[in-house]
Amino acid sequence: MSSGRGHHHEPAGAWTGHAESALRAAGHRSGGARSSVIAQLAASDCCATAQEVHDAIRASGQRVGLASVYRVLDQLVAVGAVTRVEFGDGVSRFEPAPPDGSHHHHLVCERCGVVRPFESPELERAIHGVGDRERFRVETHEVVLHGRCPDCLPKRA
Amino acid sequence: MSSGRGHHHEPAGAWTGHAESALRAAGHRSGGARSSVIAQLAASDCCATAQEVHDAIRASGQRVGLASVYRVLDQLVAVGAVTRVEFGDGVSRFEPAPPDGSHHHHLVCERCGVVRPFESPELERAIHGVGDRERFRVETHEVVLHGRCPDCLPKRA
DNA sequence: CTGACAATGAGAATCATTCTTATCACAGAG
DNA sequence: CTCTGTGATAAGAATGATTCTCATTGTCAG
Repeated sequence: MSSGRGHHHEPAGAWTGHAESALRAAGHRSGGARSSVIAQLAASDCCATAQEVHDAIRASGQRVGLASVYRVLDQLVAVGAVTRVEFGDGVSRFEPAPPDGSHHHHLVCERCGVVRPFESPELERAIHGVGDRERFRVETHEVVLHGRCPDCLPKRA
Repeated sequence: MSSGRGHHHEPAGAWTGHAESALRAAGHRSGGARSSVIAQLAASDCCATAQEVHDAIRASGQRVGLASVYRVLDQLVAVGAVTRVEFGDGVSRFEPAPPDGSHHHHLVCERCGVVRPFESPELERAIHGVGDRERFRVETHEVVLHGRCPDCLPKRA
């Protein structure tokens, strides 16, 4: 599963470049910790915790401070190149945000812990409608569905 | 805003009784901390943090341990009498769950911090549809919209 | 009324995250 | 090319919410 080649329409390299130029545009300089974090995020196509990113970087032999991982992730979120996701377990997860502005939400299996992304134009439409009706300018939104994945459903027969 | 009388269809007392019998049915005994927490939750018609519940109880002169507040809140969530809400700021909030199963979600203003509940059958329908399509048995779901409330929108003219 | 066992409270322990601070590396001036 | 200012970095301390521990208290069944 680590091959990560192409069930997305854009190559992972595209996001890497996007992230780095976004940071540069925001006035940040480049550095070792930054490239490591960006490379690591690009490598995992699903969301990862700061701790996981840190561990993966250390595993690849690089020495990066945990605080630097958090700082870089915050900067990436601030420039919109990364999305912060929270599943309610007290840990933030991060995933690359496609430059085209598309986004998805997550299904979390309460039994096996698997996380699966999904998209739903209908859901997005409903959320947009709520914003209009409540006269709220909705800037971001989070939707997390908890339940049982197909593998963890008690199937009979 | 503390009068709290009746823009809901059911009296606060109804929920209090519901919560206590739900706990009893789950095999829990009653105690001082429990009644304090339930009473406090019933008093505030919007979501409150464990710390806020604790402070309010102490303010009323009762001596209740913070750990007990957390424990009782967990039990209430477990029996479905309370809903846990997370806005992504690292703090859990809790609010009474109506016995009739109805529920709402929240709009959070990023500027003034005000929280407003909303309901949207369309949104619920969309979520239900996602579960069907993904063959996921959705048991709970959380939706939080972040943005600007009407008061914090830059209005001109 | 009494025993068994859950509930409680105080503080310690844990865990993710943020802060502090000394050091480091790169960009531009000279 | 070398010097110097500024942002980046690493390590560990600090913070804050939540959970755990355990001695004690209170509840409820019999």
